[in-house]
Amino acid sequence: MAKPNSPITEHLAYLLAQANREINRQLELRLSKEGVPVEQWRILKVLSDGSGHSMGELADAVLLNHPTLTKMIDRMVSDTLVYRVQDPNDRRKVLMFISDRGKVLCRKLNSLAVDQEEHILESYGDKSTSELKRLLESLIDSSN
Amino acid sequence: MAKPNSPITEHLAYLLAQANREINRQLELRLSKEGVPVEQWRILKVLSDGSGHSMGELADAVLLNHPTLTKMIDRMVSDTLVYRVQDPNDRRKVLMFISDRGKVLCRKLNSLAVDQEEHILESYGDKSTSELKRLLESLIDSSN
DNA sequence: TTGAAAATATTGAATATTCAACAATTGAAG
DNA sequence: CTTCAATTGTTGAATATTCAATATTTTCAA
Repeated sequence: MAKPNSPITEHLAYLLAQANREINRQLELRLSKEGVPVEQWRILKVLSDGSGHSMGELADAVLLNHPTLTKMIDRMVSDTLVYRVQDPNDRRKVLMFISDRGKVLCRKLNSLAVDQEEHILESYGDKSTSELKRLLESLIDSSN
Repeated sequence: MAKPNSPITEHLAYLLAQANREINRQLELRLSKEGVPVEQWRILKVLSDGSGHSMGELADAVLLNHPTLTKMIDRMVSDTLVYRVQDPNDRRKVLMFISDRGKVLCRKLNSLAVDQEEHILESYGDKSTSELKRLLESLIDSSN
């Protein structure tokens, strides 16, 4: 297994990249109905628990590095989807909150995303989907 | 399953993105020993079958869109890792070939990549790895 | 055969991301 | 306390990516 000359399509890294690209493309397509990039949906979804999240926390959660997140948040603040509050307990930190407008948008996006998951369930199957999720979670765990 | 309010960490799209990010980060780290980005390794690996590949073919195979590939190939031509030949049968096309220097580099990169796959096998397990690969392949198939 | 449509690759401008440096605040050792 | 290192977030310049437009060649129908 994993011989030096095996085709690239047998490498786990490649299969993950390919699957991710495809699924992400599909999701992108759905969310474009609301003109929102996937990363902004992730941000809204994380913030929709209502509590304040620091930029660092958020960057980890939504898989973006800090400067990219800062600039994306700038745009979302302009669009009044989220807002910044300085953390009173640690003034280095900024706490991000979702706005009412953000909540409304998030609900619409959720249903578009659920559409996609259902579409995957149909074509890929219930069993395979949950098994794949399980394996991915365990891979992520084992990589820390 | 896939309720509107389920946390983002339960979405397949998110799990794929997270796993891909992590595995890719690890691979990137290895390949940086030779100062080569993951995409260039993919290109070299595809071309290392020795036959000529058109830009379109290559773009699909290495998961890049056309303009990005063109510019990356420009760099690799400057580094004399690959070279362009106009396709004699269809002069719209350009056929890409790997150079001798490219082959030498590709061998080094392959062994770095195999290192990583072995590392994954150790920490994640033989069984899980092959099962995950199988499921990913089937997901990709079902998405076409 | 000709002319319009499709396929292929590249370019340049607009956009986005990243890297390194910075500013502000906190933590902690002396 | 004071000072120095660590943490947190942002900024600006450098880099990379993407979108739309372009050029070239081929295909194919009239």
